[in-house]
Amino acid sequence: MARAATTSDVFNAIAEPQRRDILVLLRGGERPVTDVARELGMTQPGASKHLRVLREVGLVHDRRAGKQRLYGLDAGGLRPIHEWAGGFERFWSESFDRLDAYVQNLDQEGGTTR
Amino acid sequence: MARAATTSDVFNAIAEPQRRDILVLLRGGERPVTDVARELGMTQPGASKHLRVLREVGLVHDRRAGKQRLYGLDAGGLRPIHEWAGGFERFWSESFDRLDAYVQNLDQEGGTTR
DNA sequence: TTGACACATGCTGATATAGGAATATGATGT
DNA sequence: ACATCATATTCCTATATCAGCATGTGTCAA
Repeated sequence: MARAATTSDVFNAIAEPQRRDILVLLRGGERPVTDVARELGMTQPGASKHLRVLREVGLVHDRRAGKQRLYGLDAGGLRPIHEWAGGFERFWSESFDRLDAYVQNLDQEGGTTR
Repeated sequence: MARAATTSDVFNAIAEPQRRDILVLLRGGERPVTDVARELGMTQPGASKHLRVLREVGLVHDRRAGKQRLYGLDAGGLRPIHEWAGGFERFWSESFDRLDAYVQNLDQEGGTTR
């Protein structure tokens, strides 16, 4: 098997830099596809495809507005990522270096360190 | 071009579920490759390969211990991800629904609301 | 209906990836 | 030097991308 499907997996969806750029852009509000493409320097089909992936994992939603189709942010899908990474916070927040990590390991495994 | 290289890109490195599992496992302290493989139900070469990717993006470090090679967490590399996702926090923390997002968009683009 | 505009989809090619099996490398003890 | 255990690497295959280009679909206006 190759890599996991980009659709149906938020982690994979945001692995692509251009898709992250799109999400950041959409923080400024809804945009039609053409705007996304122009502002990020990608082709229209390119923007469409990335937006499709983002929609399929629930990170954006679309809404018709006349000839255009406005894409907007559904940031809730990023919450699991924030929380997952946050689960490692205590491992970096106390200026952990390798020795500290080692000591903490002993504390946790061995037990009797005070 | 296909997808960006998994190495040299933390976002891609953690796009693989098994690699995320490895990181979570390593929160419990350093482990030799065999332990990682056994505890996560993967083959030894498989574990080695994933650990290599994680090492190349700086998420884990390795240390020789006799015959074994202990891998430990370098969680600092996850910080950019936490912060990037955190940049969207205000878009989900206030129970945003699409209407709210739409109104906010008007506020920001149009200007004269109120 | 026809044209114009906005967007989506289909196709192709180049590349990257993950997994499996076999094998190479490395360190240890005898 | 040799056998053994622990890890790393290589080769191979099937698959999943991503980008570019051409074309299809949908909407609006005249």
